[in-house]
Amino acid sequence: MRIAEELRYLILAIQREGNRLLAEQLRPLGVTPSQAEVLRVLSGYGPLALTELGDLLVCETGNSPSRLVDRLVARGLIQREVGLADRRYITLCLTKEGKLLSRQIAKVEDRLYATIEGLVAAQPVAETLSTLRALAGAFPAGQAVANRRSRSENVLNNHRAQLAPSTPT
Amino acid sequence: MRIAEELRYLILAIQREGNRLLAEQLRPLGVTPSQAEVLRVLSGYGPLALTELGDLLVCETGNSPSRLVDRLVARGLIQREVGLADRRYITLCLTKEGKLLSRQIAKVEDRLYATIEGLVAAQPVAETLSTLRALAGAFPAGQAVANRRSRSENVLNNHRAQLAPSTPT
DNA sequence: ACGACATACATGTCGTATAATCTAACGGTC
DNA sequence: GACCGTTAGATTATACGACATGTATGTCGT
Repeated sequence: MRIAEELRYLILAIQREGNRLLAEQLRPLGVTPSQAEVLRVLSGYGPLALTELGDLLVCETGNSPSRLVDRLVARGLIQREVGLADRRYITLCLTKEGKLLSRQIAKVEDRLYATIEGLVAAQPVAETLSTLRALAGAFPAGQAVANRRSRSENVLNNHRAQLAPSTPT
Repeated sequence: MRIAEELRYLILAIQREGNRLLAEQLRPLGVTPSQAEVLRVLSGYGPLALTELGDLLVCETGNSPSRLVDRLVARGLIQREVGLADRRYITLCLTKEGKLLSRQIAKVEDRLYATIEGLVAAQPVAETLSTLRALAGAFPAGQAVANRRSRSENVLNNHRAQLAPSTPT
């Protein structure tokens, strides 16, 4: 089997199975992995407009995650307000319940991360990260991870100050 | 950012973007990446029953890929026959058009693999594969890749001889 | 002020993923 | 030969993910 082919299918399998495992552990909380990512990003990076959120999500490469947010709004986990200065923008922030749930999600994720780190403890992780960063960096949208690593200061930019004056983080 | 967290999101991003890229290049052929995988597996591993196919697919971990196959049958790319010895099994094999398309898919994939190998040429690929194998091996279903590497002899097992006498590999 | 254009978001469609449930066919036992 | 559990596969429901399109709200040039 060709190197790149094995790489491709390994990544597919790990992503798939990892997602399944995470979904299973998140089910008691009533959220899916994608929904959990939205809640965690909103928790970490203050109030966001929809496209800003999309830029920070690893999923939803191009599109605005409207419907993903819809379900979370319907559950009362996210508050959605129309922007004041520019009514095209909406302002998304966690509700009280959303913040609570976000913390529980963090616990589940921490358990998963501990498991992963156990699995790769004897492996050359630094080299692996280097390779994967090279791959992800080749895609423009693969930058969501880098965006988050740099605390997303370069994404929340110009119109930031003009948003509705909803609670800062 | 925690090691495992970056690992997780890098893998997610690469899988996602890679899939998008592949989908784009497969679009002229009129198939999706999942459909392409089915055709390639059927091309490589003779006639298969539905669950055998599912065991070799990296996608469709638990379920039988009924509908995935449905569309390919509807397009005349796959021939579906009821098993003779055991009528619960169906026998899937490529039609003439399916074989032709499968070869074209192989060309597209080869181009993608060349691109990937170019991207990671300066990277420690062997170490990366080792880490990813350790991760994938932790999942029972992550064995689909290993199954294929071992030419799937351990998957096509007992009832193999009792299937409909359609063309052997 | 007005019109062309751009942007943010919503919506509709198609094709997956996953789980749960259903049907049909087999294999064995009595 | 009629039940019983098992297995293959189909079907259904919910949620994503990608794409295309629509709608409302901005901005800019004139």
